[in-house]
Amino acid sequence: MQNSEIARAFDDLADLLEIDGANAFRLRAYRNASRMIADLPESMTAIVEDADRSPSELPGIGKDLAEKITTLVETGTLPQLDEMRDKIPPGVVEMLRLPGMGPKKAAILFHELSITTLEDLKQAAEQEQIRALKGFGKKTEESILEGLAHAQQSAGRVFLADAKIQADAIFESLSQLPSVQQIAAAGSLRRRRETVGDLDMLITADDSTEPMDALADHELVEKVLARGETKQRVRLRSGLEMDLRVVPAESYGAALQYFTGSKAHNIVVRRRAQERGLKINEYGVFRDEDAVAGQTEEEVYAAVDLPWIPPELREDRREFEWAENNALPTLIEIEDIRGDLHMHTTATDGTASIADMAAAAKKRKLKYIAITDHSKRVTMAQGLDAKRLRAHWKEIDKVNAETSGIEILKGIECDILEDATLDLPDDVLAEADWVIAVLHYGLKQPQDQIHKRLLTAIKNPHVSIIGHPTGRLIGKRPGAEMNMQEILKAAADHGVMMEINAHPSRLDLDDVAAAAAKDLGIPIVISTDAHATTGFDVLQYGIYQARRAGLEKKDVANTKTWGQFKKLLR
DNA sequence: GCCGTTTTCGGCCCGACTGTTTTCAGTCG
Repeated sequence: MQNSEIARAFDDLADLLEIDGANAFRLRAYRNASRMIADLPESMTAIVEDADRSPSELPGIGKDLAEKITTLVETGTLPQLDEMRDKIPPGVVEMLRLPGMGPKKAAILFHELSITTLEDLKQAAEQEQIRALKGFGKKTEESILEGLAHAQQSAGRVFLADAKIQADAIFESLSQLPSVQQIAAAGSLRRRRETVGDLDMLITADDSTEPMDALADHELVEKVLARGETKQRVRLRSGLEMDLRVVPAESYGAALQYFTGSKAHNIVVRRRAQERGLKINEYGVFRDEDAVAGQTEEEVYAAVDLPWIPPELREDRREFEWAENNALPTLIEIEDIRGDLHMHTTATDGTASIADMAAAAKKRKLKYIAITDHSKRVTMAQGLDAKRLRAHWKEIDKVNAETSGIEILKGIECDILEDATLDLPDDVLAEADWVIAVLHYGLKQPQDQIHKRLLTAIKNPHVSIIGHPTGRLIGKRPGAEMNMQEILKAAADHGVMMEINAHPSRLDLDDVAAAAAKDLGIPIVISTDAHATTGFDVLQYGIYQARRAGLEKKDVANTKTWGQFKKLLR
């Protein structure tokens, strides 16, 4: 069983228990466990199956949760979860997604009006049955109907890239207002998570009227959902929601730290404050009534005896351990990148020639690129067979000879076929400077077969790297089922590199897997997979993901010159 | 439900805004 499935079971159980009125701290225990398991680089199933180990060795897993995990892994189901599902229909859980609808209200609607589906809910609201309930009223009823009307179109989390474009546009407008002193985007956008659920914008100003009015009138804003003295919530035309917070300048650092999150990270920071007799909120760090810090984030962290922690690391994973030991990584920057080793041309499904891609790369100060068109299995892209590939390579050599200032390498993105063979023969692969092996098809095969395929590629002496290792498309399809730790160990043993594919819908390896790869000393390559001259733009997103993984310049092989890089190849 | 240099019970982060109340519960981040 995949870690994500175990995490999901605990999250679902927490939702159900919450509607059932369970103790809030019990829910937190389930949700903490869920998050910890989702972030775990090794397979929980492997831990359960190892006689010398137990899930209870992990933080936040006690006797009870360890038993539940074992049951889940061994039987595939969790009796407590099934019982709760029988007790509370799925439609009641769905109601939690409506804005303003939480577990308490959902439970009342279920128990008092026997509402079990969103359709029931709509009818009850239309028939004005809801306003009669205690704690509900006319406005609640109207907001339920509005929420239902919006439920279909609101997309949930969006790609970081899409969120950033909108946040940048609003940032640009608000930053020009006379009353705005400082402005920053916070939240998961600032932490560079691969998807963003909503936007957080922080402003320091003496008065919130002007920025709030300006936001309400912004062309991207559809509706103001709430507005108070310091906080305004709006819905953008895209469906994304955004919070604007306005605080005084002396609170800027505390507010930025607070609104950047993550929630789990902040809980640890505030607990550290408590231990030191301090209280941290968005206005500052306080000893009794006296503010002792708050103007900068550095001050806030210093108050709890920590150095400033880069936002990308603030997930309550390993950042506190690093910070305490003065061992925070110096995270990689986009300027560190010297080469791009994954891209396509008109030979397959790209839109630009070899020369055009090289020129575009040179413009971006890259010193070397590898042209890695598809192999023949990818028929949709008119993938290359041995003959066409050799002709393509000849062309690459020719363009390389005619081009100065950038090295153009002969590469191939070679499919790992469903039967665990490679799409091109060894003698062809042997002629390449750079071979990316990838899974494109048969991603739903059982784990055993996926492992067999990946190990075939890893053991092949001509394969340089595994490209987009899981094959996931964020929000669209899960990756192939695999024990990542096992695959990474094999890659480390055979000197095979691992890719972070920078495309915003892939970002594969993800942050957790990339951190695990680093721990094993595997050289990581951040690649754009560009299919056009503009395709290099996505590099930034690969860098963000690498930073979230705690990667430094030295961990990423394509920060080196090609001469140095070659020495890392087996 | 987890955890412990306050260790097997009693804690567990903190505040803004809304709607429904008439002092606060619920929701949200």
